[in-house]
Amino acid sequence: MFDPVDSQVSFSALEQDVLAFWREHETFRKSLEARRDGPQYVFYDGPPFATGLPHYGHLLAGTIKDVVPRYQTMLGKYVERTFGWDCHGLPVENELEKELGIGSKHEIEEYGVARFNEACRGIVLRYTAEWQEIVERIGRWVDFENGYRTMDRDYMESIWWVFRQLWDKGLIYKGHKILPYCPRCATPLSNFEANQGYEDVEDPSITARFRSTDEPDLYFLAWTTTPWTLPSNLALAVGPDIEYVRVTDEGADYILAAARVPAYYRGETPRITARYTGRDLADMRYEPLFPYFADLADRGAFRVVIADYVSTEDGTGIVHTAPGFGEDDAATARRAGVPVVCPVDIECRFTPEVPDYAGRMVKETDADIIRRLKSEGKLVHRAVYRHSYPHCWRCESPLIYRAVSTWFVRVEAIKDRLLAANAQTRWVPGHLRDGRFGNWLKNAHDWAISRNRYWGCPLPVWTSEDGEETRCIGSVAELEKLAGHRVPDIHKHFVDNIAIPSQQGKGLLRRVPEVLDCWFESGSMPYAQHHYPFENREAVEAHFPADFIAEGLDQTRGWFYTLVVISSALFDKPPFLNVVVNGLVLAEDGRKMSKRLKNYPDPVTIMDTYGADALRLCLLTSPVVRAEDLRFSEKGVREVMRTVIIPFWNACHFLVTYARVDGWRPPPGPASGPEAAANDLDRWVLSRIETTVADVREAMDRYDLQRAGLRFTGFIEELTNWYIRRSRRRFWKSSNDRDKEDAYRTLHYALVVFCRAAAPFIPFVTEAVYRNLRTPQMPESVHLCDFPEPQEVFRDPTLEQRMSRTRTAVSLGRFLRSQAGIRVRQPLRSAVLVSADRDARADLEATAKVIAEELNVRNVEVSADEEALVNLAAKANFRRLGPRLGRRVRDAAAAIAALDAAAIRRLRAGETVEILADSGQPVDITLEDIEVRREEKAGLAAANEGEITVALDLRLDDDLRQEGWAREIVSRVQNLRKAAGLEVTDRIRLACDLPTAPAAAAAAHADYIRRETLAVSLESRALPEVDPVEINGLPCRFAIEKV
RNA sequence: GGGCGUAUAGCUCAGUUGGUUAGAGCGCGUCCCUGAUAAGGACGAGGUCCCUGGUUCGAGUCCAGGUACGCCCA
Repeated sequence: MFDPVDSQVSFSALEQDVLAFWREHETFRKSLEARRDGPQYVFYDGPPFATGLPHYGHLLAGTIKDVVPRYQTMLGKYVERTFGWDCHGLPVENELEKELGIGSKHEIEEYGVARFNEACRGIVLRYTAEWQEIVERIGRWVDFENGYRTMDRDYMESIWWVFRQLWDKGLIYKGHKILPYCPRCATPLSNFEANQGYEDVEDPSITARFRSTDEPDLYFLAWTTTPWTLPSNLALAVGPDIEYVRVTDEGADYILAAARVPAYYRGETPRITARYTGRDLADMRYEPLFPYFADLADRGAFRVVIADYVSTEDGTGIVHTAPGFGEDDAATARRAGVPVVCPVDIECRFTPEVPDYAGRMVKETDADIIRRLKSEGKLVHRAVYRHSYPHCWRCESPLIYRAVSTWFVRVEAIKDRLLAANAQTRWVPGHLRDGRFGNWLKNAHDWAISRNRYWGCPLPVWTSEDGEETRCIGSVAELEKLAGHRVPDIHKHFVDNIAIPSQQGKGLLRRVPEVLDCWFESGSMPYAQHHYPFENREAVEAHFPADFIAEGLDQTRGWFYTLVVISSALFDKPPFLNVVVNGLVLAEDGRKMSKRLKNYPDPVTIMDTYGADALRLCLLTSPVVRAEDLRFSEKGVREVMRTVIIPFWNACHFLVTYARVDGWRPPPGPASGPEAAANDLDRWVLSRIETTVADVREAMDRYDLQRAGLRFTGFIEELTNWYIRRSRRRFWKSSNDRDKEDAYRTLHYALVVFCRAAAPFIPFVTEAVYRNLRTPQMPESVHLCDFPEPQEVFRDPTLEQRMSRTRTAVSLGRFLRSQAGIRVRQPLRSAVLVSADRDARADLEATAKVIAEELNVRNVEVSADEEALVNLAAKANFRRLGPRLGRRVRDAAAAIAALDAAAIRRLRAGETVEILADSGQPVDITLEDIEVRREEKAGLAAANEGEITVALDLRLDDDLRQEGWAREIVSRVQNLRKAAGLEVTDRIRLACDLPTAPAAAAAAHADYIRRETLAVSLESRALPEVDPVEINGLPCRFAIEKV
């Protein structure tokens, strides 16, 4: 016997019960065990930083990472799911610095690198408990116990191995690049990090004059928004084809771009004494603004050089060039043979090379430099310039572009291999593969992988003091051997003091100071999570690449990219075969979710109100699962609960309620559905569930989660609003005949199949329902079941069409009732269902009884004579005539529209009709060349949709009216029963106090009223104490009493 | 500045190989139904399918150019 089901259910409480069941019965572990011998389906989990709490983006990705493995598991695959933690990197260091109240590398080193790193280790996993809780709450099955952590020695050793592989392949080099550099974090950032932090800021904008060495009163005007780079100025760049002018002004001559004159001489007309192109100016020399590097004039500095990026959009058209502080500047200098200086230290303080400002933060010297230029007469203009400038994405310091010594992976050299690997990957949505991601690969630059920081995996490179001998270590064992002692941990503070004897007699090799970019660490995850190749060698090789990964669109430049780089470089393989990319979850107002603005509801509150199932399905059925943005709203979750979860639950409630009344239980063994069901409704809903299953499978196999998820809504609508509503009486009838048994078996089967098909999406409610409906022979959890195979034996497209026609007819009839203002409880004499189509007529005849009941008419007649009810008109079938007639189709369409009913009749009889198209040219057409349009004739209660027309006889007689009264009475009494809280099986004594007309009807239909209301007696007596209810405008009184 | 995407009803979104009356849900209004249902149904109002041009007999759909927004890159 099924357990009783409460129709008033708290889904949140239900989900907690399911979670407890899973915990107690170790259902996740069992689901893995059961598939141990199946083919392995490999999933990689991208590690999150645990420095913050999970938000909707994590919940979304987590749901996708759950639904696919659950589905694959149910297909019989063995799907390991291990959680990973990204432990290293600046976010952690920043967090700790904030806590310690320190803010520079200097202070960290004072604090002690060992202490600092150990403190990082101590805080990095502080939120894991909260993560685990919320990940479990949303129903995600993932192994936390064996989860990998990028700070574990085994993980880090694999990273060393990966690095060593790249090293051996010649893909690692040390170079200098101009990089965005955070002065506070004292580390270069990748370009994609820099781009995360563009903000509008105001900078000083100054124009300085550079005196020509050839003519004492001739100056070049150059503009900059970074005055602190002026001491490092070594060249002035001009555009080769830009027009420059010489302006004579108060005893001095200035050179600037012609196009910029109006900006500097607003409202004036300065005296122009010469014109040049940029080429004319090349190689002219000028005096340094500052003395510090004056000696470099002998080595090519302080010249005008040509650069094609110079524009005249702002400034003077002459670009101040400091080769140590700009990528363009560096390239121009290299081409022109200008040297490079970079007189700032790792914290962006001036070095003693610039004695006047040595030790000061470069940005903070702007004002002093401006003041000095002014006092020396070198400043011609100053203003404030508002522009977009990159900031550190963590600490928000304005970045500085400067030359930094950095280790690189030669990505450009292996670009073709990246593209080849990517071509073997399925992306969802598909356009990402060759679009955004493919383009990113095509434009890939060498990847800067080192960071001048502390809490990270150290670069395994040791060098001699002169830098000529370098040695890359690929394993802990190798290091231990060279060091001569055990190395229990390979973090920076453990390995920095290990010196390795030189093989070239250069004394001791010391480790380079840098640590690896944490993206390098997460990109090594396929190998490092299994400590490859030191352990699990065969397993990793046999199960590489992953079948599936899923992350957000932001990972295009992050994890997706680093995975592809490393796996292409190492194995010439793609790291994953299928990737589902989710978009951004925005707040309802379309802005980013912001804790500060509180513009979104807390996820846990949402789950406690509507259930995790509703949240999951809401996310999964939105376009956010194919990389589009989602404006998340609570309404969406509520709607999923209302349209899917609740009706599904109620369907179960319905079955259980009546099964308990009847003592029905499913036959032992797997749920199988009735054999050769006789009732169309049963066969129809069986066909629909199988069609649904087939559609869901097909969509899931394409990783189209949205389409798969949307299929459930439609099925639930059909199940509840047609199958169950139409079948209600079949369960209600008290005798246990064959039809009733079939109904039970059908509904039971449909619900069980639905549970299995929807389990990956809504794992809680399907589990709860399944657990109640299962037979002892079925697995104890729906998640231990196989995903349903569509049972072809149940599929019946003909029947599906018949039911669709039936529902059309019913809907038309109801429309007619509502037009006439006659409620459905009032029986009508007859309905006429008309179609010229023989199959349609056959279908309608077959379901005439259903239609009669739905429309509450005593008699249904099916007829072929459309023209009694509608006027026929013809319209061209463009799909057919277009290709055949080309431009003549317009005339033909007009001729077809003019066809009369007689011509349409002839076409329908199979004849060919000649029409005149294109200035009288005859064209033969047949029935297939037209679409028949129907318009209801005026004055008839008729309605048409497509090939089906319905007419109602709206005339009432006393007999019909009396039955109408009887139905109203039953309805009111049922309401009373419900209001009195009676069980569906309780018997009552019924008393009525009615005006004449309803009283007569009650007498005439007493049996019917008693039967419907389970009344053992029906008496008519005065009920003055009862409040009357109004029926058709008359006051009626009822009293019921439970027997 | 470049790349990729998005643009369809008040809102959230469907819309097949191009076929001539563009759909659903929510919300709104009117009516109805209800002994599974925190429900359900019918009808109605609500559309410049972002704009302009092109291809075509025919464009929401294909092409080109543009606009707006988002993400990424420079």
